Amino acid sequence: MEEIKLVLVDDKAYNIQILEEKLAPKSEVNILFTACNGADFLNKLNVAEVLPSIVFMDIDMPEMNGIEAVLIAKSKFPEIQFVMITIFDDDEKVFQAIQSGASGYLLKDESASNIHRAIDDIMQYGGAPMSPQIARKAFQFIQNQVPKKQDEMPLSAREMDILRELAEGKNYITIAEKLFISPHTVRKHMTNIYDKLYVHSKVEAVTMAMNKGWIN
Amino acid sequence: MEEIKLVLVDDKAYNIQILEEKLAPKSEVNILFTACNGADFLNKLNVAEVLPSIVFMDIDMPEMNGIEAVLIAKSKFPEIQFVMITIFDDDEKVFQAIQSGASGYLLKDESASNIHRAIDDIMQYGGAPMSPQIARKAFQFIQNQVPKKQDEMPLSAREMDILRELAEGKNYITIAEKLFISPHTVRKHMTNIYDKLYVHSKVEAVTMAMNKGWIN
DNA sequence: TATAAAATAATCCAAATGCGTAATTGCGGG
DNA sequence: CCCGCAATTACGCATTTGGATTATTTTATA
Repeated sequence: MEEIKLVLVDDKAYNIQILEEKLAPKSEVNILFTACNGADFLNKLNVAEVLPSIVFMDIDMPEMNGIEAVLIAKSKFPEIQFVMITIFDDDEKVFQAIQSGASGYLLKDESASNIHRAIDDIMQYGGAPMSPQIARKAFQFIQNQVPKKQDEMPLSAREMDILRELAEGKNYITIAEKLFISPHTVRKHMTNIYDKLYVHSKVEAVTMAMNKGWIN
Repeated sequence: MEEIKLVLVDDKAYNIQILEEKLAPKSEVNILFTACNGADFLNKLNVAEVLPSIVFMDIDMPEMNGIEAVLIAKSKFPEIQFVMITIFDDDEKVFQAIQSGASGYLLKDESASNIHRAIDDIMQYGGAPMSPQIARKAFQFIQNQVPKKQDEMPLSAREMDILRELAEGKNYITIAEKLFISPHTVRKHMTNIYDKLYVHSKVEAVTMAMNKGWIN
């Protein structure tokens, strides 16, 4: 089985030790090095002759916290996968971590088998290991996006065609060519759109359509 | 251990059978009933004397698909947890399912132990069971949500003032009056904005500014 | 304080736009 | 079959806008 190169980052030696013990049974794991905070990690990473596949990263650390460290490291070495391992499960920290580029988010009391599973998730399935509580937050986050029940879109399919082209910044002539109709027709459609939306310009029509979610 | 009341929904009897076999070893599981599509499920749910705790729901079914079924059932019985079990892992279906109110999303070839784990995730941790591939999509979705503060906003403060007014749909004269400057100045600012953004129209400037998150 | 950058202002021209009016075509429901 | 409706095509006119150019004043900053 292929070797899996790991790095552990935590400011408390105790936590590192716990993790090492949990990882010990997994024979293919090779811990390249450990670090005690974000700055320490970045320093060691820059002089490392071999890059880790996965980094287990604590969040709350002195000098530089794990989220900043991931943000910086990920931009330089995007192929490294980061798994946050921390006691924080408040929404703010979780989403900051995810958006910084983390590939997974486990809570600190995960069992050894879950840690092993997390590694397999990443290495084999290209997955994103999460504790169930974190997964729930992720789902709720997604469910809360785009909940705005859009009020009735009053435009015809053809008018939407015009509007979409319009939003691309095209002018009437270009739109006409794209849709195989006369520029006059495009202009007439526009006046119809204006009438329906109670607006009087292209910018107003497009911004309204974007705000209502009719076009991306 | 407390009894866990399940319902299975799939149009292919074969899949139901597979699931039942995977669930059989878990003694506390009690399968209330099964259904062969969304409409069938809703009918049976409405006459059921006991509500299920968890519903395993296929997505692609005749009559009514699983996403619609969840959307309707969840609004009437929000305490029921739905886990989608399907072969689809395309983004569109996944996010539709999540936003319809699903609590989990597993791909069809999950092992028996993963199914059991999914049930425990929901019942014990209030979690959201996901296949690794789905978890990855969820992470990517969240990572894409917040504006990439990537490219520097190249416009001056004054140019942003003009751009904001522009996005309201105002014309140059109106903007000039609002900002107490000459219409000529507004137009000069506009050409500067166009030069900086490499665009050639009001619509393009405004849509770019919106997409980059410079204006809401 | 020198000097660069931004903001202000103006003019000319050609192109694009908004607005009103009107005629034609195609298609589905009464 | 005719009606109504949406889509389409068309023209004219006044206004707005985009592009190029020049110039003065204000602000920032090295």
